[in-house]
Amino acid sequence: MAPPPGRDEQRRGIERELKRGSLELIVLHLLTPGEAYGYEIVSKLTAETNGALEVTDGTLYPVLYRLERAGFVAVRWETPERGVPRKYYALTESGREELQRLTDEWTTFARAMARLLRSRD
Amino acid sequence: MAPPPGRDEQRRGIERELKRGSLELIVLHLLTPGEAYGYEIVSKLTAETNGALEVTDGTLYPVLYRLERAGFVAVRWETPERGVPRKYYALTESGREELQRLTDEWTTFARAMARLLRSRD
DNA sequence: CAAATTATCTTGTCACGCAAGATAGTATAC
DNA sequence: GTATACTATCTTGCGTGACAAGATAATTTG
Repeated sequence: MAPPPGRDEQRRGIERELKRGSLELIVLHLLTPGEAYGYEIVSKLTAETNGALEVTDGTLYPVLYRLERAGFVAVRWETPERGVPRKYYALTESGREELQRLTDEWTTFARAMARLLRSRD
Repeated sequence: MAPPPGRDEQRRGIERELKRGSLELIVLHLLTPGEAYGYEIVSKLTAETNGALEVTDGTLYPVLYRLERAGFVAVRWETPERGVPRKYYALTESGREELQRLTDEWTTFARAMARLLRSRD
């Protein structure tokens, strides 16, 4: 028997929607200190936000691919003598600009929301 | 000839994604002062946020329907002696609870984002 | 009467988060 | 030596939701 849907799934569904359009910004931001590989980003994000902005690899890899395709990140494979090969991502100049743009956009949106929710109308 | 895609559409696309999961919250909040009808909500929202959180009716009506279906709003038709009939929406008790829940959820998310973006890592 | 305005609803499209599964190498334990 | 767990990547398919576009209808204004 499958467990009933319940509150949790609905709640998770909302978080899911809230992340929409923010993930590219999040990933670009996480690359500002320097290059990183996918698996690393997943753990970094979970750790740094105490799980509030957690993502799975099934979510992250498509994001990274979009960013690469758009020229916002540059890719470098590294095959260590022992261990699984890693794909390192680094911000490009264009990526840095995009990061700025997305940050502004997000801030504008968040401010508008905050102002609205504060209002008694 | 159709105009090329261009920056504007991408940019609009991001706003679009950012609204995801926030619209129900927005609408519920706009109903706190009292009942309102769909068309009214559209203009109200555009006016109060200077277009930052603008929605079209094609977006709003499905949201209202979802809220009605979930029991978060109660519906009342009003047919004035002259003019098009209006469908008035009002918060239910359950809707008020949902509003609180969504507000908390949004705040948590926005705080996590703000904290992350502030960090230099 | 034509055009604009108020008001609602429906259909179809596209993007994206993510669960689930595939693949593969390394390390630990039994 | 084989099972189990961890590191690391990628792919497929599903469901959801914003919104453009179009339909409908009554009223107002030019």
